[in-house]
Amino acid sequence: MESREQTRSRATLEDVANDAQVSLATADRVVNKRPGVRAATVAKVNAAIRRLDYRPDPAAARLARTRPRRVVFVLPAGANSFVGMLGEQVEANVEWMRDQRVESKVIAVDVFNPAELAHTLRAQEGHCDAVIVMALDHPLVRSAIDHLVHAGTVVITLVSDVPSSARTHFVGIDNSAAGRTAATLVGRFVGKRRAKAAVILGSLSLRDHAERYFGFNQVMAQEYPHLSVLPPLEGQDTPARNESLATQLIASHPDLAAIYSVGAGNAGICAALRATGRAHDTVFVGHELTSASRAELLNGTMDAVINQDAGHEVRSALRIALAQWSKEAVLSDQERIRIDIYLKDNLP
Amino acid sequence: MESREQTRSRATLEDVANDAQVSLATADRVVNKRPGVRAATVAKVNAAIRRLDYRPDPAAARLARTRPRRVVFVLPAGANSFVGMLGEQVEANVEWMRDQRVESKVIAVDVFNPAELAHTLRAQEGHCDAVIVMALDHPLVRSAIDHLVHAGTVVITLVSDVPSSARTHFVGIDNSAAGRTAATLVGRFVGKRRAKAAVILGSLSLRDHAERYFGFNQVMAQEYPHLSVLPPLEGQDTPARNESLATQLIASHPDLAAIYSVGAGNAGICAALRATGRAHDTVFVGHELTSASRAELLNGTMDAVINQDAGHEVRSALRIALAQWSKEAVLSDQERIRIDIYLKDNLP
DNA sequence: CTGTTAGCGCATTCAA
DNA sequence: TTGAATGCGCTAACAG
Repeated sequence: MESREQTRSRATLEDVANDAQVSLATADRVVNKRPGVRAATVAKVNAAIRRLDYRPDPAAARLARTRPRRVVFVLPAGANSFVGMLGEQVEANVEWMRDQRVESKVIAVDVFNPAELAHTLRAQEGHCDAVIVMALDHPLVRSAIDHLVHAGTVVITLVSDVPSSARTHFVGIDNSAAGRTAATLVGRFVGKRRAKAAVILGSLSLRDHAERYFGFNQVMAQEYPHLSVLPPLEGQDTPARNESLATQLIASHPDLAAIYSVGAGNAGICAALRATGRAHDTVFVGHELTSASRAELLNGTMDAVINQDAGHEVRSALRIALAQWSKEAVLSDQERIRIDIYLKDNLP
Repeated sequence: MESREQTRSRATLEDVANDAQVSLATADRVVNKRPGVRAATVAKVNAAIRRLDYRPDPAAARLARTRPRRVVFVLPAGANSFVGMLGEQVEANVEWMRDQRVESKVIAVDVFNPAELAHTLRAQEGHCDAVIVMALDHPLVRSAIDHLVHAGTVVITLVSDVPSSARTHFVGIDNSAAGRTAATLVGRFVGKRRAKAAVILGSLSLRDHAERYFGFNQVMAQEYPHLSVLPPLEGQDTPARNESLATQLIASHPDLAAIYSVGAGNAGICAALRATGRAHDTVFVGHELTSASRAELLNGTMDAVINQDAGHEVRSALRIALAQWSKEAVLSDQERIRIDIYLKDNLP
C-alpha cells in the first residue's frame, strides 16, 4: 500500500511583481506581452518569473477577462456529412466555450476556390483571436494564413494541413498512415488469393486524398504484391459519380476483391456493390464514421471504416487555442488525434 | 457564406439571491446543498435558479475555493504495465489538477483480495471528495462503494466496473464488445480455412476477462463456424504461465491458426510463438497497447492490439469528478472510452 | 513608461 | 437560520 501526494501552493503574479520590484500592472504587462514597458523592466520581470516558476492561474484569468475571446471556424460549404459533424460539434461546445469566455462563429466557404478562402481568412484580421480552418494547401491560402499569424492571430488548421504555412498548430491525423492502415486492412481481409484492388478518391489534388493514396500503395506494393492496385479513380466525393465508377469497375474486373474509398461519397459505392450483388464478397474500406457508414458497417457492405473523431478535433482545436492565449501547457497526448478503426463490433 | 453567433451573459449567484430575496450566502448554501437553511428558503432559491437558468461559473468557483478537493486513486498493486500506465497518467496530470484545485493520491492494493480492497475503500470516508477505483466485482467491494457514495463521496469505477453498486460513474470500455471485436479481427485475418483458435486469459473470475471471452465466443460461433474455439486457458496474467500454455497449445494443435489473449502477460505468448517458429503464421490478437505490445506489432508477432486509452481514462474520470462537484455538464461523447484497434500502421 | 484601483463570480469566515 | 464582508489571482481602466 503505497501512496504519494502533492502540496505547495504556487507563485502569483503579485509575488512576481514584488520580487521584480515593479507593480502588479507592469508584471501583468510583460506576462501578456503588452507594449509600453522598458526592455530593462521586461528583463527584470522575466527573471522573477523564472525564479519563482510562475504560471498564470487560468481560473483567475478567465474570471477577470471581460471581453470574450473570439474564434472563427472556417469550414467547407456544400458540406458532406463529415463536415456537417464538425459543425455540429462546434455547436455542441458553445456552452463549454461560454464557461471559458470564448465565442465562436462558423463561416462556410467554397473549399475549391483558393482565392475566396484566402480572402475570407484575411478578412478575419482584427476581428477575432483565433481562426480554425479546414483549408486546402494553396499558395494564396498559405500566405493568408501567414498574414494572420503575423498579425497575432492564432491559426489552427483542422483535418487538412497547410504544412508550409506559419499556422500555429495542426489538428488532424497523419493521412499517409491512414492510407497504410487501410492497406493492411484490405490486404488481410482479402487473404492470399491473387486479385485486384481499386482506389476511388475525390481528387488527387486534395492533399489528404493524395497522402492516403500514397500510404495505401506503399503498403500494398510491399506487403501484398499478389493484389494489384488499379489506377485511382476520381469521383469528386460525389455519390453519383462514385456509383458509376464502381459499377464500371465491377463490370470490367471480375477479379476485383477490394475497394478502398479515400474520400466522401461512399453511398454511391455501396449502391453499386449492392446492385451487382457484390456487397458481401468485396472488401470495402472507407473513411469517416457517419450515420450512413455506420449502417453500411452493420449491414456488412462496408468492412471497416477509418475515422478521425470530429468531436475530438474541434475540442482539441479549441483547447489548443485556449492554451496559446493563456500559455497553459498542452497535454500533447490528449491532443493527438487517433486514426480510429471501426468494425461493426466496436462502434460507439 | 453563412454564419452564426452567441451572446447573452449569464445569471450570477447574486442575481439568484436578489431574485429569491435572500443573501448571497444563503443562495450559495442551497446551490451547494449545505445545511442550515429552512426548507421554505431552499424552495425559494431553487425556484429562482430555475427561473434564471442559473449555472455556477466554474472559473469563479475554482478561484474562490481555498481548500483543494481531494481525490484518491485505488489501483491494483503488483502492477502489470497497463496499470503502470494508469499511474503514470495520474502523475502526468498533477499540474492540470492543481489548476483545477484538486490534489490526488494513489493507493495500491491487492486486487485479488476483496476484503483488503473493501477495507481500503471504507477507510477513505471523510478523507477525500472522490475515489477512483479499479475494482473487482465482489459483494464486499460493492458494499464498501455503496457506503462511500452514501457518505457523499463521488465514486468512479475505472476499467473494471461494479455494476450492481451505487458508483457514481463507470469509466472504461464495453468488454464484451471488445471481445467481439477481437473475434472479427481473428476471423477475418485467418480467412476461410478450417482451423482452431485458442483463448488465453488471466482468470474467468475476473469480470472483464469473462466478458471479453463471452463476446469473442459469441461472434466466433455465429460468424466463423469453420474456426473452432478451444476451451479457455487461465494463465493468471503472468508471462511465464502464458508461455507454457502457449507452447503446449502449439504442440498439441498443429492446425492452430489464432490466439486471442484476453488479459496481460502477452510477452510469454510471443516468446512461445517465436520459439516454435509460428510467430508469423499464427494470428495473435491481444489487449492493451504498451511499449512491449507495440514492439510485437511492429515485428509482426502480434497482428492487432485492442486498447483502451489509459490517459483518456484518467482524464475522463477526473473531469467527471469535477463535473459532479460543480454540477457542470459532462460531454458524454468526450467521456466515452473507445475500443481502439491498433495495427502496426496506425500506432500513435 | 509605470502604478493604483476596481471588480470578475463565488467560497468562506464571522456576526447577528 | 440568515446576512455582511473579505479575498482568491488576474484583467483592465484610469491616473500619474
